[in-house]
Amino acid sequence: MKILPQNFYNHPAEIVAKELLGKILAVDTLQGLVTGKIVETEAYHQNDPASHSYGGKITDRNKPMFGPPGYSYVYFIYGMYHCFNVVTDRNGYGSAVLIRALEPLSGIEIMQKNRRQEKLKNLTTGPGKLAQAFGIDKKFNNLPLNSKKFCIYENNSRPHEIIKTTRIGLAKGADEHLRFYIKDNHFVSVK
DNA sequence: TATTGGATCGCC
DNA sequence: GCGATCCAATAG
Repeated sequence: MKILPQNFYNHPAEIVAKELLGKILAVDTLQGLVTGKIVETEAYHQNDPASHSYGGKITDRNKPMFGPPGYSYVYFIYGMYHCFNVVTDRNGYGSAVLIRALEPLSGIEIMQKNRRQEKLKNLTTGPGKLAQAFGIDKKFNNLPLNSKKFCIYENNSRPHEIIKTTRIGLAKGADEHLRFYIKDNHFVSVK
């Protein structure tokens, strides 16, 4: 399988969010390799009140969003969870795609251990859960997604139907249709 | 320096 | 439906 090149990410978040569905996220954790298919994403950009990069204001936290595409942006939320994003669009423009749900492929025992959960459907069906299952924390922030230890692979599996709808869990900008998921996939967080 | 609320999850 | 739990942003 081929690692996605940097120019894959060098497009508006909305495009990349859609293109990322079906691709394979791989993380080499201390316990071994963990992989999963991306089944749900959300796009965030600079003119979006719900985005950390809103208004183009750069802070210590959101800095990676304004960097080159194809890098990770991991942040801590609600005192207990991490969320994993992929930086998109040109260098200097603050945008990213939040990975909201995955379908576990390999390293499932590692995910179960990290999550302290047996049930397959409880491992990666939400942004906080998948970060925990894959062992993604602040150490994974602002890294290029181009090494076998931490990357996203191309995937030539069967085509899937894509649903486009409103985003989840936001105070502002909730009405924008910037969420994408694979139709009928069992691992989508909210149908 | 103090306050406040959040791109969540799991249990009640 | 609500509490856990803490960091980042904002105000002062």
